[in-house]
Amino acid sequence: MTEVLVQPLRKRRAEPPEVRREQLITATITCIARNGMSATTMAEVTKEAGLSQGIVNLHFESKEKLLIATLRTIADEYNSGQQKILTSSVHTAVADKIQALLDFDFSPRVTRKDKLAVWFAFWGEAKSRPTYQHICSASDIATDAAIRSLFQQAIDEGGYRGISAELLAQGYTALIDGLWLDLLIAPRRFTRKRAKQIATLYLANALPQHIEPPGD
Amino acid sequence: MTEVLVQPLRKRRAEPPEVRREQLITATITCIARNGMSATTMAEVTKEAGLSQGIVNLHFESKEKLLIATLRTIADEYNSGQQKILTSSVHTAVADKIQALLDFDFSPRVTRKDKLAVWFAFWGEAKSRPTYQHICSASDIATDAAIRSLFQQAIDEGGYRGISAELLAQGYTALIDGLWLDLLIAPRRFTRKRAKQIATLYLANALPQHIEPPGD
Amino acid sequence: MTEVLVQPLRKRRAEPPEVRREQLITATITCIARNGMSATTMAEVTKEAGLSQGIVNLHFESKEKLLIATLRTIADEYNSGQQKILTSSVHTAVADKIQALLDFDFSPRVTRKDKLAVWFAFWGEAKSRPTYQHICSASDIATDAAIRSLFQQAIDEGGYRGISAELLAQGYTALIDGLWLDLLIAPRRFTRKRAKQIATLYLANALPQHIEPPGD
Amino acid sequence: MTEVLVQPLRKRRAEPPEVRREQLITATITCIARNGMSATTMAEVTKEAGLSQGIVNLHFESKEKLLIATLRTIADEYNSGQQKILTSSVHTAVADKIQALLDFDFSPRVTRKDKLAVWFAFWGEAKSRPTYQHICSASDIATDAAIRSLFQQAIDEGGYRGISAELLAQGYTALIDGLWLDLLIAPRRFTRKRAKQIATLYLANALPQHIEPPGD
DNA sequence: AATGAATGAGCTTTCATTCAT
DNA sequence: TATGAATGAAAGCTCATTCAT
Repeated sequence: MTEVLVQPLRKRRAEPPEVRREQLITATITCIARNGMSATTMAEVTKEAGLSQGIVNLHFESKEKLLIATLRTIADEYNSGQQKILTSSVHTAVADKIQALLDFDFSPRVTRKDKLAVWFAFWGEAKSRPTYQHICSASDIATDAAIRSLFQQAIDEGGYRGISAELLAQGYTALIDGLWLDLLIAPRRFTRKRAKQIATLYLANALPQHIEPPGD
Repeated sequence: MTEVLVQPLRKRRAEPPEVRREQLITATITCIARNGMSATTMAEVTKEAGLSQGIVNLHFESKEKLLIATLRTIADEYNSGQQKILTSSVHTAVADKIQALLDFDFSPRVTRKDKLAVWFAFWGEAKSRPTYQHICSASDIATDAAIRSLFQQAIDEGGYRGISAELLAQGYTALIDGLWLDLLIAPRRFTRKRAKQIATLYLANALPQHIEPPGD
Repeated sequence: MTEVLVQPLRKRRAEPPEVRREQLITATITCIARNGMSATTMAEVTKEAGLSQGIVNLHFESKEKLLIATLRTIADEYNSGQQKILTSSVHTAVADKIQALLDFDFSPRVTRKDKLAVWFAFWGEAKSRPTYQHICSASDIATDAAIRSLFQQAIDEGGYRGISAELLAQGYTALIDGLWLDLLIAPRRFTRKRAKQIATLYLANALPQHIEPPGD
Repeated sequence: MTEVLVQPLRKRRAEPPEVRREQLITATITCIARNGMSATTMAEVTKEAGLSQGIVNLHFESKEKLLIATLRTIADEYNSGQQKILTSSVHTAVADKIQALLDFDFSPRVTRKDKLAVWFAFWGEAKSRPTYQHICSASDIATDAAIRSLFQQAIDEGGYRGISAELLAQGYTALIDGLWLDLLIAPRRFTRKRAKQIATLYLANALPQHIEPPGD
């Protein structure tokens, strides 16, 4: 009798580590957005990525490190997007830059539900996780510094009195975060357009020569 | 049949259910603030409360229901505090009420680290937990309605032009949430006083006859 | 997120799922026989199988499903054993088949203490567990149909008067179950041989041309 | 201020221990029949009895002892019912006694679903619980002895040849148990009437002068 | 590099039992 | 006697992590 042993075929395609890491981070974002932080398991993430269970520990050592990498990715993405605007040679005028900043903060890319959900998922854990807090904080500081300097330029240009660039920047950042929260929590009552109107109004009040009040 | 082989021997003291429920909710707030949502276990909570493991299921049926009761408690506390101000007979003038609202939103009671941490912990999970989202949303709607009506009175009184009470209210709420986030994430760079200044400035810009710009 | 602080270190050996399932079902039978249904825990079963706690949920999803698989295994084993006799080409004569059936029903393999204990354990729970009842019932129906048809052939051949194959089959099945119970409950007073004598006598009375009364 | 302390009224009616014990045993039978052995909890039983949680330990010391008392109650009830027939002065003829025995074994009182369910629940656990096994066994021995003596009288009276009272009695007992099982497991396919026919036929075959074959 | 069966600590939940009232 | 809030051991189940393949 001839024994024909059929080996179970396993697909094994070696990909550069960076591709795998990205794939897993993307899957993590999807899972956190869909199921929340506490229901995001390694099994879910790897299934979402179409990969095997063990792969996370191969590329990230632990779940914790995958989460940190995910947060860092999101934060970096936001900060670099913002930095690009501020250093852009397209928008040279201060007013243009501020407007571009507003556009960016309410662009579909930044206000995508899953991205916002991930931000708040991490903020929710930040109090008790020094590493998360540190990353969030670093991102905040970078954002704040960049914006403050831009606003300072506007204040100098416009000769606005009694306005502190620092206060304005902190207020703007807080307002953005709060509006994102509303977009996430109450998508029915709250639209991106409405959120942008509110933020625009905030800046128009403070820097009337640079930003016009929202249309309708 | 569950085999219970050893007779437990310990202290005992019956308390009215309401006392126990409160005790457990308080412990839950402490644990979420200290350890985060995902590290908040029944063992932690009951240990914090100085009670036995089984007590949560006795008084709340499940962990999920304890968490929901906790969220509801926090939300109710905030909303009723706010309501008290708006219907208060102490502050009769609109301007006084707005000022009282500001005071309330940045009072130590409301901005206690643990309370804020709990808010954000739940917001972080809200996207994927309909019940959390519903409670948060209901609280938001109540807050929004109350504030909008107050701002409308101010607008009518002051004869302010081109201001929408709805936009102002939504902006105020968002700003408050964002400032709370900063108080939570970056307590070093951010103080309660500074947060209040920013919020005051926001309202002073819109309702100059009712609210004065912050002092320093 | 579940906090797993300690790295587990142990032996490992992957087996095809079928092997593991069989292994676990065997261990379940042993445990139910030894400790009874209500003292059969996952820890006991996995320890008996020499495997880890988590393995049952990996291969059966839940304890309930393991128990159902166990019942089904036992039932299938009995039914297929019986079927083999009835369709066997070795015993062609009806009388031979009936005798083979008797031999089978009191064979060491079928009347093994642990198998009987498992039958009765499930019967004891069947009233309140629709799934158990369904499996037991389906097995019963199959058994009954097979035996009835065999007895009908005997009745036709022997020209026995006033005997209903249906009644005879139901009686035989009931008698077998009752004798098994006695073998289980009172092994001291009751032997396999004695049980078989009683069953043989029952059939010899009804089908004298096919079955001879027991020896002594 | 006058403090009026309303004491919560608690109904406390001291009943003779025997009444309480009976109440609890009845509730236990109901629960086992409804939910099965492994889902029968003290909470269920006491709720069914309309009493407080702690009462079982007051009257029975432990759950185990309540279960044993329940089994003993059921067994005693059966045995004493049977004894009453055998020693009855109403049925003096042996044939009458045997008929009365058959009537009793398939009376609604004995074949009540809940009673049968309890029997099988205990039989299911008997293998691993010496106490259960002992009670079941003792009941069996009593039954067997009583029946054997009755059958012996019939054999002597009828001058039946080649029949052992012992074998007949053991067979009868086993058949009864098996028929009860069918009544429990397959109430759709199996009726009390049908079961009684089968048992009657069994005895009619062995003791034709005493028992007539079943009607239809 | 990649897989996924296997592990076992830790989770939520259940429930027999205790005991202050 | 009787109550029922409280206890805590043990249950079933989850899931991050390991490692033979």
